[in-house]
Amino acid sequence: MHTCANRAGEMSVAGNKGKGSRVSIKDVARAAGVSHSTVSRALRNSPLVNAETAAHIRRIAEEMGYIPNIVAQSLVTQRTYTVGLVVTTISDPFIDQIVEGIEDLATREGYSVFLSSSHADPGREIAVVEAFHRRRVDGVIVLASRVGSMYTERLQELGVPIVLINNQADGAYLYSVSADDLSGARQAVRHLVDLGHTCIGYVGCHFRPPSNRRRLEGYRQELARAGLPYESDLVVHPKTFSDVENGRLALDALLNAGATAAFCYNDRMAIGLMAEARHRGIRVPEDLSIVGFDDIEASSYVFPSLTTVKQPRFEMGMRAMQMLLDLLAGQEVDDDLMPCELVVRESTAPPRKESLWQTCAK
Amino acid sequence: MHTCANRAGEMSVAGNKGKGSRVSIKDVARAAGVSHSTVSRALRNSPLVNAETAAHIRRIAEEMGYIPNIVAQSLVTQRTYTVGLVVTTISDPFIDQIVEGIEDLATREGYSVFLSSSHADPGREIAVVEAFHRRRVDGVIVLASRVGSMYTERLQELGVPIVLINNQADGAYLYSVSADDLSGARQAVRHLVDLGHTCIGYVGCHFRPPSNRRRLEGYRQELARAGLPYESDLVVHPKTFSDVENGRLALDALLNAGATAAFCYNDRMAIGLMAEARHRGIRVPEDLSIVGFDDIEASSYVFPSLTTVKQPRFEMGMRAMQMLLDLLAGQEVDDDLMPCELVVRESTAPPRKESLWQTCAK
DNA sequence: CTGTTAGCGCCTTCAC
DNA sequence: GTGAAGGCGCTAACAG
Repeated sequence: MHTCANRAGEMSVAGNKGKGSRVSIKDVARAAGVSHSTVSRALRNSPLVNAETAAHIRRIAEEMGYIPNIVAQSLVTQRTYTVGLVVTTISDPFIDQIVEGIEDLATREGYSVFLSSSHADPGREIAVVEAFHRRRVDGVIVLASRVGSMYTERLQELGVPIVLINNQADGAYLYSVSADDLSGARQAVRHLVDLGHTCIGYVGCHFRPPSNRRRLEGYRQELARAGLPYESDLVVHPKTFSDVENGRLALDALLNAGATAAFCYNDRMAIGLMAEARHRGIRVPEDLSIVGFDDIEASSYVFPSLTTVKQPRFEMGMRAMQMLLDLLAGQEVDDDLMPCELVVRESTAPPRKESLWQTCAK
Repeated sequence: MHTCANRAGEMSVAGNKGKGSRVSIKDVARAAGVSHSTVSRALRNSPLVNAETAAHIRRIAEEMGYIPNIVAQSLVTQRTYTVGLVVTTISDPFIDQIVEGIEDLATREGYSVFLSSSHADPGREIAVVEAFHRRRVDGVIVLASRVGSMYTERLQELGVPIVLINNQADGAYLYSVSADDLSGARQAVRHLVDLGHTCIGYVGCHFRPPSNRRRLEGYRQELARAGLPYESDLVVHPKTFSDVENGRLALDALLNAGATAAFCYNDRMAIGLMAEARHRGIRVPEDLSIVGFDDIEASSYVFPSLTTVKQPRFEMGMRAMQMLLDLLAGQEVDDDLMPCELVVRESTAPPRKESLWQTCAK
């Protein structure tokens, strides 16, 4: 087996017990018959080295299996080329693509990303921030549904740029990229209105106040635009910790209020609502039209497939990372609002005839 | 605003432009009137320091907002307390819990995890390994469906322990924790047999040869145990890159072979198959029973909910991380096989009467 | 118990 | 162009 470790072992004087690439810049220097500073220059493609010797050095380094040590570099350059990413929980089908977008661009730019979950637990949030601090990350991206004020304050103490996703907030070092909740919600509700619904419910999320407020506002605005009254009975905020469960719990209230359609804060709630409806013999979309938000993968293969508002998640992740890169490059950046798009599938349809004359409950 | 940065600024002599915690061990030493090594000792709770001065030093450090610099520590200790985690793609509902388990234990033990995706692309795989190498991670966990031989070889050059999840392989530094595919598959098929099915299909996965082989083997063994013949017509391996799509594509072959039930390599395939069946007017489970593998979240809320084999994903992640910790502590470890468990839901039922006399197609 | 002295691997003035 | 020297922040002998 011919590995770097072996080759390294042949070169170094002693104590090379298998740990890969103990080859340092000094070893290369010795082998190339130059000083280690020249090696350093050659490896960083500095113009201050004779082209030939540089090539020679690079060849030797290659042969010896030299791999630069970023931690040593970081110590002197004061840059770690790492970013910390905090999510509430990794088990959320909503974040996958965002993380993918972040990681994709980060890797391409030579950055690595530390992934941590906070579970919306203040204790863990503090621990995560502290860990990122000790590791001297160059920047942080927060993809948490809830960002407590104490938390952001602590984050700012890091003294590095922080990009919040779907969570605008004010403060030093704080920037954000978010989906356009308002417009997205309006598209969803308008779709329902256009279908002929006049009694539309909203199933909100108690634990994500900022975005919930915006989506609810979109709901109100669109209702107003259509000349429909805003009935508080039609707006429900179940308070369980499970989105799917909350969707299930919302059905009764919706039915009692006479809703023929419902717009849900997110897809998982919509899916829960749909499951509960089926369980009770309520047909979707015939008896109840449902639209969600996010466009998670499952939305396309549940039955009926879910009409929803698609957030450009991958792009949002990339944007957040790009923003961080810009910030690290000393550029100024503006908060970003990404457009959402309605995806019409099978869970929405015109209300049945009988429902038409029957306006909301009372 | 009272931040660390400010406090640090007050203490240090100059050039503290806001980057958090420029307070070093030396600053603390100066403020406490001791040498920096004493501070180092005090902070690491070394017994070689007077308890009182140690307490005093710690208090001062705390006041000054001192945060240890792990990169400096790493340079001298040769330990970064980081692990690299490679996944094929983050957008796979199967990995979430595993990653969660890894991250959970890692964080608790003071480790941070670098997340990278390979997209099963050799070029990216190499780049990821190289990045981990430059960052001098202490260990690596690979959660990729496919691990090429060239890839593992390269991984081993890192000279750090590597734990493979669901991907046994031989080699130096290579360890593994896997779900018991064989037993899981047998449970799934036995369930179908117990229900009365005599014509059971298998929808395999072309792109994950090792685990597919084991699940297929479990299928064969259970068929044999039940005295049922193994019909190659009933085994299909669609070759698209999408699991859901592959499930869809499998329906025809299954139907042509006369299957009344099918065991699928994973849940997404099962869900695809189910969707296609509905699309064609084939009822599940009345006309076709379906069982999946993995127990991803969606399995419980698709309709009908999916009978499947549950992998203890969170525990598998924890085990993998624990194995790495043991390895890093110099202990010996054995590869681990985690038990799977059948979860019976709505997608399986006895075959209809008419199907009973009708054995497989021919 | 505590201070002094060396590096860890690398980049960066500064002389030559 | 190139080498020597110093230091990033910290730990680890080695003396006292």
